[in-house]
Parts: sequence; structure tokens; C-alpha cells
Amino acid sequence: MSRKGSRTTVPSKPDIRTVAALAKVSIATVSRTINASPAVSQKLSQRVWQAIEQLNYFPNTHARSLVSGRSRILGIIVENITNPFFPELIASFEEIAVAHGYEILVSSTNSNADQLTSCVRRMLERKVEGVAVLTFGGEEPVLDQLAIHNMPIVLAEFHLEDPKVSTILLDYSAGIHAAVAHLVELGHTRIGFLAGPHTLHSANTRRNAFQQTMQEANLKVHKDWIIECDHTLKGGVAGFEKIMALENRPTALICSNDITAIGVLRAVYMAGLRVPEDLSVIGLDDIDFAEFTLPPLTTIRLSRSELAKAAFDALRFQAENAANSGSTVIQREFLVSTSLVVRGSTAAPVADKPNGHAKS
Amino acid sequence: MSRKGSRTTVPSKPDIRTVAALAKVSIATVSRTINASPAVSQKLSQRVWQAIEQLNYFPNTHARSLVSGRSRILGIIVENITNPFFPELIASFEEIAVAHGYEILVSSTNSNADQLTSCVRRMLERKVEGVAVLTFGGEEPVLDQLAIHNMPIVLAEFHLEDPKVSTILLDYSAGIHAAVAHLVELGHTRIGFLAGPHTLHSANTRRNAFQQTMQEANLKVHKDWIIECDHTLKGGVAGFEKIMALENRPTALICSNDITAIGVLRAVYMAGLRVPEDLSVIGLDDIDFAEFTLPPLTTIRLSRSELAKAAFDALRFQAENAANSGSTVIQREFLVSTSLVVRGSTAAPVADKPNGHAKS
DNA sequence: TGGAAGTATTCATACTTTTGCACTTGAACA
DNA sequence: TGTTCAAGTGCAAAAGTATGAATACTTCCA
Repeated sequence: MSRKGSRTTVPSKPDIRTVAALAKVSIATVSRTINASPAVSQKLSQRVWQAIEQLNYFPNTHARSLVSGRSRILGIIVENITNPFFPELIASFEEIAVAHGYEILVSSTNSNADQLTSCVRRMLERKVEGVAVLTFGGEEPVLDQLAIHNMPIVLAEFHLEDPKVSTILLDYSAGIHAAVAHLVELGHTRIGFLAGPHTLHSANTRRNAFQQTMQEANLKVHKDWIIECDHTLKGGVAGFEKIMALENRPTALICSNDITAIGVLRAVYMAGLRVPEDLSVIGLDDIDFAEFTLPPLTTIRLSRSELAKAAFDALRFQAENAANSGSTVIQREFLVSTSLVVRGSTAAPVADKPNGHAKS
Repeated sequence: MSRKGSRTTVPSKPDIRTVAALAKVSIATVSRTINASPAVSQKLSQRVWQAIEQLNYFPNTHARSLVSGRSRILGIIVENITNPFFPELIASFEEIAVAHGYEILVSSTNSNADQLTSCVRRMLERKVEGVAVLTFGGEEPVLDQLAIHNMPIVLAEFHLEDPKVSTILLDYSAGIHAAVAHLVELGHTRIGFLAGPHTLHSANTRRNAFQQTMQEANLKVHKDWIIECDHTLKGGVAGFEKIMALENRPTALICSNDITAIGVLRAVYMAGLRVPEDLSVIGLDDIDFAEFTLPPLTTIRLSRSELAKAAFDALRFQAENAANSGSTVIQREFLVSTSLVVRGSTAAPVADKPNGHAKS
């Protein structure tokens, strides 16, 4: 309705010109003031800021991005926002990003290739300055789309030979090592592992870390004691049923994620057995909920905030470097560690019979 | 580095000019083609689309928003993304928005006024076309910021007299009515309610709905049986402890949200009692997790997808109306209903003693 | 007082797209 | 053949900001 110049009754949408007029300077000076350019004198700067506040002005980000080529938006793609692991991650990522003046664009793929394609496309359209792909799946193919456009990317647990791609390595060994040590200390030697789907990088890394740790501890891992589940509650239930079907059962179970462990908790209860008396259970992730299960879950903590920070740093290094015509060598590998949180789902095994009916 | 004209080896970032050149038309025609203007002939349209695909071109959204004044971004502000209620809501909202060509900006306030201010500001800066404020809290003051800028807003359970503000009413009565009927049918007459904090609109509406339903069912509600909690797991535990401290206890408990109910489940177990034998428990929300508690939680379902749809519709009506110089009257009130989901946390009360030790 | 040497400010252009208006073209009609 | 009209295209001016180059203003010294 009202074009420029018709600043009528409503004080709506002041632009940089309005500010310039009020402060009696040129728009260039206003722009430099806002961007804290050292080329503007104290005196003027003050006058300009005063005008800005008086008008309640803020710059139009679209115009800014258009001319500067920088959107100050970061993308974060997760597998499924409904999985309690991710909201915490997103929250941390948002907090850090906002603190550094970035906006974030969240998208979940639901492990669906089409959705991934769609959100990669949308991020490209919005000209994000970098994308954190924290799906833990094997979506490399689609990532090419991003790489082609020379977009900074950060991946978890997957390495890609491209100068714009950074990697976050999750060091499970510390946490798993502590978990095994904890179980051994309690007297366990028969320790099983409920693995995640072999299509997930993270699941494989976790399983490998477990096997290596057990080897180092000189503990034999029975083949039947490593069971592939699907990282869901139902998967945990199914996994435990497979354990129950065994002649020769483990007395402790480490699960590839907390959700699976909670499924096991449920299944044990339904089978009329008890955790931790009849079976010790350890999860992985330490989602918020782990503290409130029955019994509270002993678990290997994977810090979402550390992960988020690593992802943000990786992206920022790239973005900032790109902005400064950059050719400096930048850090492209980040490490996030894990640790054990002992709660109520682990205890000493019953002495003799290893199949859970010992006490009777 | 490379200004316009230097389209070198790399086929990066084709712009509308590139397309126009390849299709041998003016950029205006390209623009009209993309925006499906009827003024462009079939023949040219085809040629243009071919060029677009060949170049893998997509328009610069920043330039678009700058000139058109429409960002095609919607904001959604939630209280805490870590609360399992919200991710589902966000996921639904995102799905609908993306399907309609909108992008979404998510932000959580963590019930912190500063954070709310900050994210309102950011949304204003990014020129979102509307904001869904689904915090269920009492943040009216800050909303002025949005209203001042003539921003379409949709609120849950709160009415604001502003033509740009729409409201979603949550109809708890259906669900609560069914819940009470279900309990009565099982034989309960002594029904308590664990309310949420009185500072939350939603908590008040829920409590009121409960009281009214009870009145209609001719059931007396003992004052002590309505206890204010804080919608957290710990709140549920604390609430149950207050119930236990009573001489005269209810045999069934309806909780203002699922998290509280899960806290009760835990507290009951710790007290050496059992759900549902010693106490029937009903939640509200039906978060994903409710299905997997021990026992599975009977709860009043509040459909997140319906809520998301209502929020999106409200915003779209406003945005579209604003875009078309609009003066048509638009719908500004939306209703979302609730329903009962019966699972394992409800059963007939024990016959005599109402204090949970009946069986002994 | 004239001018050099900085420093502070403004000018002008660029970023990419949309859109009102003007123009071309060909057909229909007198 | 000349005129009118409509449909289809193109031209050019926005939109709000950033920034290199050019100019105006200091300050200081000879």
C-alpha cells in the first residue's frame, strides 16, 4: 500500500534511509555503524545508534544476505526429531548458533531419501552457510548435492574426502571401557551387546568399540550374545526375547542406545524377571528419560551439547574461512568423548545359575 | 572473487540472467515462467523450463523476499523442544509447511522471558510471515512486539483482541469426559486430579474441564484431591507423595500431562504399590512414550498433528490474506479435540479400603 | 595561508528478483 | 491497405543493504 516516502501515522518498517535522515548522515554511515566498522567516528556512531533506537530499526536480513552473500543461517539435518536424542542436540546447537548471531534451519529426514533430497534443496535455496548432517545413517549419495554447491558440511562418524567436509568422531571407547570395567568390578564376565542396525555408521562403530574393549579385557564374547536390533523400543523387546531363547545367557547387557535398553527393561519386567537382580542393563546416549526409567538406567553418556558445539565450530570455521576469501588451513576433525553414568540398572550377578532363575 | 560476467569454468550459481540467455528470452519471462504467470506462452515456457533444468537453476530466495515482501517463512515458538510433546508438534508443522512451500523457523523459550524476546526479535528480523506461539504459558506481554509489527500470530488457549491474532481452542472436555466415564465404568468414584502450574493457561483449562466434568457426573471432588504440580516427572512424584499423605485417598488419578503421570507411575512403584491394582492413573497428551511405560499409560490423546494443522491454517489464512491486499473476513478460531486411549494403567479399584493397602 | 597527509563521510554501484508499463507482432476488421 | 486490438515480451525501476572509490573535512606544519 504505502511506498517509500509515505511515512505516515504508522511508524512501520523504518529502513536504513529513515535512520540516515534522522541522524543526518548518509546511509553508508549507518551501514558502517551497524557493522561496527572502525571507519566511523565516535560522535557520529552515537548519533546513529540513537536514531536507530528511536525508530526501533533493524536491518532487513534479506537485503543483507543479497548483497553480502552471507545469510548467517546454518542448517541442521537430523534423522528424526521425535527421537529424544535429537531435540537436546538441536537445542544446544540453536543456543550456540544464536549466541554467535546465526539462525538455524532444522529438518528431519525420517530416514527417507526423498525427504533428505527435499531438505537439502531447501537449504540450498535459502543459501545456508553450512549444514550439519547428524543422521548417523548412510546418506552419502545425497550429500553430493551439497558438496557440488561447495557447501560446508559436517558429518558424524563418516569421513568424506572434500576440503569443505568436516567430521566429528565419536569416541565410544572411553565410555564403553568404563561400562565393561564397571560390570567386571560387579563380578560379570558374561556380557552381551544389543547392536543397532548395521546400516548405521554409529551402530557399527559402537559394536566395534564393544568388541575391541572386550578383547582388551580378555573377556570372551559369545557370538549369540551380539544381537542386531533396530534402535527402537520394540527392537529392545525383541532383542531380549532372543537372549531369553538362548541356553547360555549373559548376565549383563550393553545396548547400542538408551531406547533399546528401555525396551529391554520393559521386556525383562514382562518376563517376570528383575533388573538389575536377574540382568544388568546398560544403555548408551543418556537421554533425559534415562534418569526416570524403572530402575533408573545406567548408561554411557554421549554429550549432546559437546556434539552440538563440535558441529557448530566445524561449520563456523568453514563459513568464516570462506567469507575471508580463505585459504588458511582449518581444523576438519573433531572428537567428542563419552563417559559412564552409573544408576540403578546394574548390580552384581547372581552367583551360580547364569540363566536368571538362580534365586529360586 | 568473481563478479558477474565471469562465468568461468565452474558452472556455479547460475542466476536468472544465465537462464534467460540460454533460453534466449528476457529475465522477465523467466521470472514469469517460474511464477506460473498465465501471460507466458506454452512454447516459451517449455524452452525456459528446459534451460532451468539444464543449468540446475533455482531462484535466490533472498532476492525474492526482498522484492516481493514475502519471505515464505513461518515461525514456531515452543516452550521447550526437549519436552517430548513438542518435537511431534514441530514435525507435523514442518511437514505441512514444507508441503505448502513454506520454510519454518523453530525456537524454544525455555520459559525464559529474555529468550522469548530474543527469538521474537529474530523472527521479526527474518521477516517471517506469521508466528505460532505454542508455549501454553502467559507470555502476552512480549507478544505485543509481534502485534506492533502487524505480524500474524496464532496462540493456543488464549484470546487476544487483535485482527491479526488467531486462537486455537483445545477442547479437553471430550477426552476428560471419556476418561471419567471410563473410570466410573470400572467402579471408581474417588477421582483425583494432578493439575499443572496455575500460571499456564493450558493447565487451568484442563483443571476446569476436569472439575466441570466431575460436577456433571455428580461426583464429589474432595479439595485435597486436586493438587498443583509442575508438569514434570519430579512434580508427579511429589504430587503422589501428597496423595499418600492423605487419610482419605482417591482410587484413581487423572494427571494434567503424561510426564506427570509417568512420575506418578514411578512414585507408586517406589512406594511398593502397583498400578493399576492399587491406583488407576490416566495421563494427558499421549506422548510417544506413553505406550512404553510400565504399565502402558492410559491417557487422553491431544493430537499434535491436528494442533499443528490448525496452527498452520490460521497462519496461512492471515499471510495469504495480507498478501492479497486482503480485507476479506477470515476464520480466526480453531478447535482441536481430544480423545481417550485406554491402555494398562487403569483397572477396577479394590473393593474396601481406599488407601491402597486393601489386599493385605 | 597554502598545502600535504590523514581521516571521516558520501557517491555510486552491485546483489537478484519481481512487476508496471511500453513495446512488438500478427490477426481481424473496415 | 490501414487501423484496432489482444496477447506475448522486454525494459527498466524498484526492493534494502554493503562497500570500493571518490570527495570533503580535519589537522598540522612550513
